[in-house]
Amino acid sequence: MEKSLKILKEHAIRPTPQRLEVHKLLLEKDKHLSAEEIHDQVKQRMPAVSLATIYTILDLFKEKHVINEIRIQFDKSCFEARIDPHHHFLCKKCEKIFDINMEPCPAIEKREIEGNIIEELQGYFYGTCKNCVGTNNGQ
Amino acid sequence: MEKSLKILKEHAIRPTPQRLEVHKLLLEKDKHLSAEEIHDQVKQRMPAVSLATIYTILDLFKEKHVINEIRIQFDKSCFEARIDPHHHFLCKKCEKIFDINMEPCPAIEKREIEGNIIEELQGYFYGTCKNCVGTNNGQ
DNA sequence: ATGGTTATCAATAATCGTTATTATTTAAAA
DNA sequence: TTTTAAATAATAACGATTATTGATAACCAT
Repeated sequence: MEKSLKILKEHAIRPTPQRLEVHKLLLEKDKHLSAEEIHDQVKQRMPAVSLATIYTILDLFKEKHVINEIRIQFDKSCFEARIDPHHHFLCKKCEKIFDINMEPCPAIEKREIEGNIIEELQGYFYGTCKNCVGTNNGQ
Repeated sequence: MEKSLKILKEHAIRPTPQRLEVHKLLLEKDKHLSAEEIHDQVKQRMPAVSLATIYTILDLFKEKHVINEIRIQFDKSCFEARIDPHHHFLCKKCEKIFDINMEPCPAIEKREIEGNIIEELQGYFYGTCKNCVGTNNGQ
């Protein structure tokens, strides 16, 4: 069985064509895409799909924990199919988002910090990525 | 000399009345306030102040590193006068933001992670705060 | 199957935090 | 002073996201 179909079924999400397209896109790219970028891509295969539907699907996926929302950029959200806890790096020059594969802080293992119950964490790093160090990208 | 005045001067920021009001507010409260909340507060002393001016001042303060912007909430930013690296916790029940006083990850000391130069980091925890555990706040 | 019910989707309008614009005021420099 | 630049107020514009509504498609019991 195809991977997206399997994942949606496992999470009790009815695998409609639109949902499968969105999930396959996030999965195959293994990238961080905005709602509009997803819309543009999906439209190529399904011209009638609406941006509002993309948002509805992303909300559902978030709620069912099949995707992760990244708010590292100030003007819009991005989404990824990777759901294990990991941090992100945003390069201010090339504006790309990178996954950071360091071990997340011990608090997430204990599921609590200073007495508060943690359900989710996001670690955002901002700076200049290794590819842009020494270049004049975006300057 | 008053503390806000001193800080603004140290950072080569002309201490206009509006700027002093905004900074004093963030300093004395030691809290996390949105632009609108700041506006509402400042208006009580300076009724003519504009929300756009608040945003302009906050931008300047951010650029000069006298305040920190917190994007833990999805619908708006909050601002704080505390500028040493620390993380935040947002309670989904009472919606309060708490400073987390754990030591930030070692990467921030080295100023780099996986070869990328770090200039800033934000750690956001989401869950239920100690005060709301066992209650029905917001349910 | 068929009819009734619910879920999903498309299209569009509305919302709202933030940014841009412009004119006015204030402060600094000459 | 006079000139010049900076800061502010008022308002319009922007843009990502959300809400609304009507149409369509899937589900389910008969």
